[in-house]
Amino acid sequence: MADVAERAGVSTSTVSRTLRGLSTVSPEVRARVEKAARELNFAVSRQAASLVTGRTGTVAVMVPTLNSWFMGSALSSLAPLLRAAGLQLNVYEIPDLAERTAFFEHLPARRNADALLVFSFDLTDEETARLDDLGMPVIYVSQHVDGRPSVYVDDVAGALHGTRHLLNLGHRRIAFVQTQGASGFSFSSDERLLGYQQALTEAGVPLDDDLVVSTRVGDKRAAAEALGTLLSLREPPTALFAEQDEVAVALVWNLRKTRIAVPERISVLGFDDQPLADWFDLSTVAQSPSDMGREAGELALKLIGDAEAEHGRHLVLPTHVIPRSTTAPVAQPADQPLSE
Amino acid sequence: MADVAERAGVSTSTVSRTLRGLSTVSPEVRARVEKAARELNFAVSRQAASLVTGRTGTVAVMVPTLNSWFMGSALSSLAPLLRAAGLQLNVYEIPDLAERTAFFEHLPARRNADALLVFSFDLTDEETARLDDLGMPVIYVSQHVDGRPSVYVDDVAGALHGTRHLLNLGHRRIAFVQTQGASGFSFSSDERLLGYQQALTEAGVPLDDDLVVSTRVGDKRAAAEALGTLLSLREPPTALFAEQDEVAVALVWNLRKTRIAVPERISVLGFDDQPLADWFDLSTVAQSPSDMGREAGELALKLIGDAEAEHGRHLVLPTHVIPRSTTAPVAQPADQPLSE
DNA sequence: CACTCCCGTGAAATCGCTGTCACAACCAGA
DNA sequence: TCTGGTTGTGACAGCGATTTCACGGGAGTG
Repeated sequence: MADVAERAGVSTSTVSRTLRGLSTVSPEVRARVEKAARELNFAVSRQAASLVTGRTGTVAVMVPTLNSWFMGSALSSLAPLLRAAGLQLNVYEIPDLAERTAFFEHLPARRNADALLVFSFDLTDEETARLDDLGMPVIYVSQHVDGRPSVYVDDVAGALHGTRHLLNLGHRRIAFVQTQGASGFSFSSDERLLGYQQALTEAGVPLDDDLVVSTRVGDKRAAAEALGTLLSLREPPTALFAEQDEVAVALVWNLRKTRIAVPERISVLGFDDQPLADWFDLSTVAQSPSDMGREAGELALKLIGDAEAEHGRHLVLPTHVIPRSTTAPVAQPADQPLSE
Repeated sequence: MADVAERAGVSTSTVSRTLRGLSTVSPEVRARVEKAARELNFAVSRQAASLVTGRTGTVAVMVPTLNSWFMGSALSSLAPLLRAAGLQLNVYEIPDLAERTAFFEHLPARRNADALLVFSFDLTDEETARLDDLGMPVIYVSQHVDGRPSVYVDDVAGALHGTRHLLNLGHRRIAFVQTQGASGFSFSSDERLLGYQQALTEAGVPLDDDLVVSTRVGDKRAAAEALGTLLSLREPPTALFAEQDEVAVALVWNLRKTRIAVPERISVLGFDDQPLADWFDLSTVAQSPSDMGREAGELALKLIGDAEAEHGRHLVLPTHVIPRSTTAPVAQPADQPLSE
């Protein structure tokens, strides 16, 4: 910066003022400084600036993985927002428990970001408390934490509407296929189950524990096992509601493989509406991670702006049932084919 | 840091030495300092430290998008590496030309990172030159730039082997389906075409421009059009080699929709081996973005370590043909069904 | 014409840390 | 006892910006 100052024949103070766009610089001097800066290929060091301003010009995000449709969409809509605000994006990927422990031990984001966005973690009270005295706004995304700013999708309502859709098609034996994820890394599961149960209850359909099964994501074999359990019940389901599209697709895949017609014989409903759902023409409950990323980003900008505004507000995003070709009215006994 | 020093009854120099793990601190003092630091929840400010060391403790990556299988995998394997080395990960997402221009105009990474990883951009010479005087190691990933460290997949060989696989199955009329991407954001396309042509030439099969068509990714309709062009040739192909899995899947999808049996009547081969390929049991040429991310990360660490080592080395990663259920021997005229 | 006020600018202190240098204390060898 | 070499620690300068404060010079006011 001293170089620029010398070249433009002004003081470093003036260079600083110019480059930050403060109005108290005469047009003529401004032009000279900008020219000099350009010629010298000069860029201010955020490091040095942050030392005195106390702001780092960086937003940190903590994500369980970078390699998923959900995170990709969310970050992809968050990034341009931050960039437009002149902020950098710092990513902490915390894929397992060891990394997680280390993260909360050292809190590397401390003093190295102006805000932290925590995605999809099922945090303990202790962990939340650690984040509280991080000295920066912390925004919880895809999860809700009491008294802290959170942005999330209404999973209960989503599952409620999804189940109602199946009920409206005449289904009464509706199974719910849960996902067994790495523990502590999401808790939408329980809420979706809750919505499913609420819908059944309000329709007067008795809950049946046999109709709730678990599987692992990304494991066709595990899906086949879950399916087997359901298909060998005394009274098997006519519709399957999977907690995630990926599981739903695995179910469809296994059903088709065994020549059980979808949706003629069994309807399958997913949750998420990721691209895979479109490829398989899967009926599903859509959520929008990109909306979530955007809202979270805007909230972050707001909280960075004025310190104590809006604390503790929760932003709940809607879901939408997207009927496609894997859900259909329940077959009447007469026209119920055994295979496609 | 002054607080910690006072609490531990030592100077800030000693605190600094302790926290950086230098050996010239007596065990007793070290213990006192560490205790004080823990009690005060102290973490050194990278900003301040970098001001004097000149190293930021950050690696920047420039990616066209965060929302793709490829980038997700690559970053997902890069991130743990950096973390283990105590480095932060700074992401610049440059989705369009405007952002790109802005990025090269201001080079926001200047002085704010110790190294830059540039993913999948087809850079102009001018842009490369700009990056050259960024004052930090720049590593080109999923692309190669002469004289600069690059990590990429051998697309020519991949396409060569893929095409050979189809030739070995007896196919002679093999179409190549290119992808029309956003311009300037990848150039694997040309190399894959080249490999395809090489394989045909070495097998003595004449090249036929009619067999090379273009489509857009993520657009089933566009795939249908490309397919229509091929199927209405006087001598239609018996095998389709798509530049990307997503396009291959769209082709399979359209073929099945029109009841043209895959692979009995037409074989389809993809390129990438992304999860979608597995869902559709697509034969494909596999590349490993996670290997690429890891190798690029290790190279970055090395270049940050000793300044002038290994400059200009290129690391070329292999591909593997994965035969699955969408490629089969070409049908003999006799047993060639018109539909499945 | 004198006075005040604002505007544009520069000098200097400051942010939190690292790294150099000096120094005190101790030990070993002469 | 003296010298020379370690070892552990503290004082202090300086990294590159921002920010406060002071100042000079014109414009506006009475």
